[in-house]
Amino acid sequence: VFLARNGKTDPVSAPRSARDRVRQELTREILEVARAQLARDGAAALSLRSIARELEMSPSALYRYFSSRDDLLSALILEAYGSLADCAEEAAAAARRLGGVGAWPAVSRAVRAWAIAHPHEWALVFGSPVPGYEAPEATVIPYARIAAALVGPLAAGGPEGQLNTTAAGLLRPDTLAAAVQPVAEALLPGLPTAVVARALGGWAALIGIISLEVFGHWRNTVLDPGSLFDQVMADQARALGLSGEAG
Amino acid sequence: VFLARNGKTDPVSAPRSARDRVRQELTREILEVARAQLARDGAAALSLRSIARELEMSPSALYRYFSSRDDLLSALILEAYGSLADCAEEAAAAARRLGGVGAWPAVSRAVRAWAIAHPHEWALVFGSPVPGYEAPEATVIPYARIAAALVGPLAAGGPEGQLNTTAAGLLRPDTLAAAVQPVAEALLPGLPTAVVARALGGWAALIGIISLEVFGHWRNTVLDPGSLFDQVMADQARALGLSGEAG
DNA sequence: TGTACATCAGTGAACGCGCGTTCACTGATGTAC
DNA sequence: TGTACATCAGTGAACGCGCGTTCACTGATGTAC
Repeated sequence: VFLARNGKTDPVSAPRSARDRVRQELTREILEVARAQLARDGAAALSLRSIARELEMSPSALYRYFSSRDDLLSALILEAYGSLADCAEEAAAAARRLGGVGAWPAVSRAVRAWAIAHPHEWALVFGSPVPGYEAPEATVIPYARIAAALVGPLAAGGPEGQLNTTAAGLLRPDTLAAAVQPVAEALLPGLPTAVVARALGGWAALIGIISLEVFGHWRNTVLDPGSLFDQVMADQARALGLSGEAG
Repeated sequence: VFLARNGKTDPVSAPRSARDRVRQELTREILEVARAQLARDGAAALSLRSIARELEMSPSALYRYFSSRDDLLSALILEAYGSLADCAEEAAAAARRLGGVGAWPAVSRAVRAWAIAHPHEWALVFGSPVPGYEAPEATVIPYARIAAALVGPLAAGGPEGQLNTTAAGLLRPDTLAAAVQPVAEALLPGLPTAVVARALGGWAALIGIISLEVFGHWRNTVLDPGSLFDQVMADQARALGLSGEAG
């Protein structure tokens, strides 16, 4: 997918020559400018020519670093995924250290804060797909990291082992189990299907409430999105049995 | 916003002359072709020139009907909102006639079906905003119609008056009440803040789960989105106290 | 250490694309007397 | 019913835009002997 960034050497290995060092630095600079443009104007407006202009080099020079516009965009998308995943994992780790209130509210708030700080990147990750462009396969990994940061604590049975495992109201249990099998296996092994479904519901609510806010759908409707967010996420956590109070 | 479509007359009134009739028909035809292109390639690819090509007329001729590309796009957006609102209301009405299971599952399934049938329109309504383009104010009305179709039954206290009105676990009740005040007033008058928050949570879950599916985020993860959808929406209805079984 | 060659970075001009929009125009349709 | 004028629909050429990408090139950096 990417043009080899370091000639024939391992892309992560230390640069051997001065030339390699300069190349790495310029690559970083290009990505930085591109990221800034993406944050300012969105993915659709990302243009190699304008990046070249900002870097005061010719447009064709960029082709030494990225083989096409799509290639550059892929790099940016991966960065966005990675940045969001880092952010979610940090929040999860902090919540683990502090104990108490649990990871769900902490991680969800961190994700929301990231989205508000990076609306165009959020759109790139969870918004409408860019037509004619296919996201790189490698996004699977950071995507899973985000979900795991949010939902991982469930695997431990919740803060005080009070996870809600009741399966009351399960429509078509077998079909549902098959439907969510990959998630159950990868993220929540050993937990009942009902929990997996509730976790996915919470995931959908998280993505939905953030998207509604970031994409401007609360205008004149929800005056304080933060309060509503906290409440809705607390409700979700309670449904899962993750709240501090008795479920 | 729109170019006057009927000269000086009331835009909805019957056409007076043959010229007016032809004009109305061509306007309709333009919108039809544009809608088809939108459905096929998405909003970004919508082009006056290609519409003109398909209609075998000159690009400039379209300016007799729409004052700009944005004007045409606005018309399409309004149509999309209206179509989705119609669909939601029909499902709500059918559920009312049939009684029993309640409007929530019926309406949410109808909305999902519409989204799957019109993914690009869904993206236009709930996806990332088109940069540099502002949606017309008039979308407020169909937007409210959709929400009302889903959430309206709550105002009646649920199918058997078993609406869950417990306010346990309300963080910062006063702040929250102020935050959601416009929704409470317009959509759910007289109901406790806790219910309003839960309803908005359900709304977010609905939009989120549909967007995740339509935008391709379930790939290799949720094998049968329909089953998961039904389950998650049933959980939401139960949280609200709308299920057939005891809450 | 010095020379000969290979590799690579960056340039500048050019190609071709499709777009939205404007404008002066022709010819048809409608209207007033 | 017929004529004179106004309104409107649609044309075709043109403008200017910015884009991604290619290509032959120059000059600098690295490498092998």
